[in-house]
Parts: sequence; C-alpha cells; structure tokens
Amino acid sequence: MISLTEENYLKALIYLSSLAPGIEEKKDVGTSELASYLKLKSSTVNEMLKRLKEKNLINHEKYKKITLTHSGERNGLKIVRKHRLWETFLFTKLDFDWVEIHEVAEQLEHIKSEKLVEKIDRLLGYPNFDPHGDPIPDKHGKIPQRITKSLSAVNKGEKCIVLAVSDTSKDFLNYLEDLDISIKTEIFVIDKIAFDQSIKIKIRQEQFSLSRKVADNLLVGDKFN
Amino acid sequence: MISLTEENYLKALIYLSSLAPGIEEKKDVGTSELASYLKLKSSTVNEMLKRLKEKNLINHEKYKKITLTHSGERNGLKIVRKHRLWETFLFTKLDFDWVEIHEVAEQLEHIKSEKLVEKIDRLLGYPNFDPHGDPIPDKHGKIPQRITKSLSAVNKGEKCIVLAVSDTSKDFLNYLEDLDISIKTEIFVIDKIAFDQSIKIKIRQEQFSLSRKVADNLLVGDKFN
DNA sequence: TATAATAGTTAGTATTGCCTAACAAAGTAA
DNA sequence: TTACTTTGTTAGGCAATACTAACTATTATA
Repeated sequence: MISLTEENYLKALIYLSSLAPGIEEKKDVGTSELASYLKLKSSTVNEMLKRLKEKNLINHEKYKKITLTHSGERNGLKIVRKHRLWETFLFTKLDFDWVEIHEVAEQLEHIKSEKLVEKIDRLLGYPNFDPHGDPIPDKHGKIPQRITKSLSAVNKGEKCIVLAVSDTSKDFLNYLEDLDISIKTEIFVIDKIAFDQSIKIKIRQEQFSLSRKVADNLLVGDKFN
Repeated sequence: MISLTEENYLKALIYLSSLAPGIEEKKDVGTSELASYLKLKSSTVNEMLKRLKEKNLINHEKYKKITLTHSGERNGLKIVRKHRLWETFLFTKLDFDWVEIHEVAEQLEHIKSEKLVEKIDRLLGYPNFDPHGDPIPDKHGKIPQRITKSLSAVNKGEKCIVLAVSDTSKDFLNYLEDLDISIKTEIFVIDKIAFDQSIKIKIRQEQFSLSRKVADNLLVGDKFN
C-alpha cells in the first residue's frame, strides 16, 4: 500500500525527472531539489527516500541521485493519470475554471478506486490531453505524444492553434483568461518585434501584443489534435 | 482545520446519536459504543475525545456520555451531506451499483472544496435523498424529512412504494438487487403469514415472499416523494 | 589543490492516531 | 451492600511524517 504522502513523492519525481532538456530524456533528481519542490526539509525527504527504496519504488544510493524504478514510475503515472482526468472532469463537466481545477484535483487524485477512474475516463470520452494540454497517461501508463512548439518559434505571417501551456501558475493562467486565450484558440502572428522579442498577434479579429515570456509558455501546433 | 480522522468521528457520532427510539430524538453516546462502531480501542477513542473537546466539537465530561456541540453537528452534517451527494453521483452519473457506492463515497466525502460540493449538488438536480433513500442535508445542515413505515406495517391488500432501506449492509443490498427491488419499486402485499410473520408480495406481476427481517428493513410510503 | 559552498545524512524531537496493559468508576445482580 | 461486569481512563509504546541542529560528502572556485 502506497500512502498519500508517498504518492506525492512519486508524482514529484515523475515531474522533476521530466524536466530533462530533450524530449523522452530523464533527468536524475537530487534530495534537495525534491525537498525544495515539495517545500519540505531535505532531512524529511531523506527519510522518505529510505522508505520508498524499501518499497522498491526508487533507486537510491547514499549521496547519489534518485531514479524511479519501474514500479515507482508505474505508480506515479497512475497518480498523474488520475490528476489529469479529474482536472478534465472538473473543467468540462462541472465548469470549474482553469485556475481552480488544480488544487481540487490534488485531492481527488488520491481516491483509490480503479473503477472510478475508468468510469470518469469513459464519461469524458477517453481524452488524450487535459485542460492545460498536458498528456493523460492511459491505464497502462502510456503517454500520448504530440508535436508542439513555442509560440515564439512561429514565423511572422503564420497562424497556429494553442495546444498547451508550459506554465500552469495561477498568475499565468489568470492572465491568459483575461486575454481570452485558452486551448484551441487560433493565433495569427502579425509581427515579431526584434527589439524586445515581443510579438504582435491577432485573435478573433482583435490585435494585441504578447511579451516574449508569454509567447514562450504558449505551446502551439498547426491544427488541433 | 478538522482532520480526516476527526471528520470520521463526527460522522460516527451523528449516526450513533440518530439511533434514538423516536424520530427527532438524540441518543447520548458512550466511549465504548463509539469505539466498537469505529472498530477502534476505547483508549484510542478516549484520546480523540480530548482533542474534539479542545476543538469545541463535542461536550464530554469524564465518565459521562458524549454529545455533539452545535459546531460539531454542523461539521458532521457537512460530511454526511458530501457522502450522500457522492453516493448519488456515483449511482446516477457513473452507473455504480448499490453495493459499490459506499466505500468510494467514504473517500470522496473528505475532499475539501465547498464549490465542488455545490457543483455536484447542482449537477444532480439538488436531490433530497440518496440512492439508499437516506436524506441529504442541505448546505445549511437542514435534513429533509418524510414519512415512511416499515413494509412489515403495511396491511394485506395494500400497495406501497419503496422509499428507503434501513440496513445498508452488502448482504442486504445484494439480496435486494437479486430480487430486483430498489428505490421506487412498487410492492403489493398479497398476504401476511401469521406463523413466521413473513409476507407474500407481488412486484411487477411476480409473486414471492419476504421474511419478516427483510420486510422490517424496507421503508415504504404511499407514493414516491 | 585547498577551501568554501552546496548537497546529503544522522540524531533527536513533535504530533497524529493507533495499540496493549493496568487500573478506576459506574452499573447490575445476588 | 457486596461482588461482578461493563465502561472509561491513564500510562507507555509504536509508526508515519514533519521539524531543527549538527555533521559529512561532494562539487565548485579561487
């Protein structure tokens, strides 16, 4: 039995290892990095690492980096799957907004019932991506892939469609909601300003400009898929 | 902040105090009774009682009975409300069956989000009773009342409709599912056998007989409301 | 390379929630 | 009323999860 706390450690490890530079690459994670992400002290994390290793969920040698075992990864992906399914449920079935879904899903992801997850998955029509555009692992842990690029990489005169956001902070999501930008929003790039690397865009007949930072965090594609 | 465990104690107290002989009456509850209901040792319960009293959720003097304070009752009813709403959700929206809903709702009832509860309530159309016929407290803690009687109290030659079950054990619910008896099922009482107090009934053209024990635990009324 | 900075570990402490064992109070029945 | 039974309490422990403080290994830098 994996405790709620242990589940959160696994989820954090999945997330932190996914921050590797290349796609499909895995980054090794250190104790302090994990501690600071979970807002805990390293000593606390250190103890938990022992328990996770006992349970064969991670590989860890003294003073070395942490990696997930196969079992750890599988279990962590289950939580990620549940989190993203619940976010999708809250967003599409209960009209929660972008900003609110995360913290409720943080709780719901720990509900233990295979059946419930499958029922929710079915109710939602087996979605591949959640409301932030993040991929939802299937029941075997397989993660849907799709090609996206940052809005900053789109050329002047081209149009694209928002597939995901790479920052899910409240500030960013709130700003996007103000701009009425969400998943599936079509963006036409009117101009790219060399001086500050901001870009001028058109959305639904309206023109305005986005900073480099915002453009970096909008992941787009040619079409919605 | 009330912990998950504390919530379960409050819920148990609400339930046990409701077992008073008359309706609207409250029964005082003892430490051992609570312990045995929660499948814990009295010493454990005793300690928790201290904490609950600290938090002003219960009244309790050494060697005396336990009663809920106003705050304790309000908080306990919130959990009962959530439990019954989730059961209704699982049953009506996700096609879980009668027997399965309870244990998943035991987990879901602890999710902390006012908004989520209200959204689910609305999605369900503000139901007054859950799939077992138990009343769902409204957001202010008001409990819908309705008049029911045991099927044993129905006279020969009369018809009635199932409103609730007073036993929600798996065994009983499974048996009822086998018999195809659920909420809203119409029952016609053909005969009452004096010898063993069983009753002969007709449901949807089919005739069979129910033991006294089963009839006792089926709560019925003249019409569905 | 020596040393300072960073990262990781250990030891000792607290809280929650559970346990057993021993004991005290209250209730019941001879 | 005494003695037995049931109920309630206290004391002392344990596991999980977190903390601080002190220490050690590793890495980075002068």
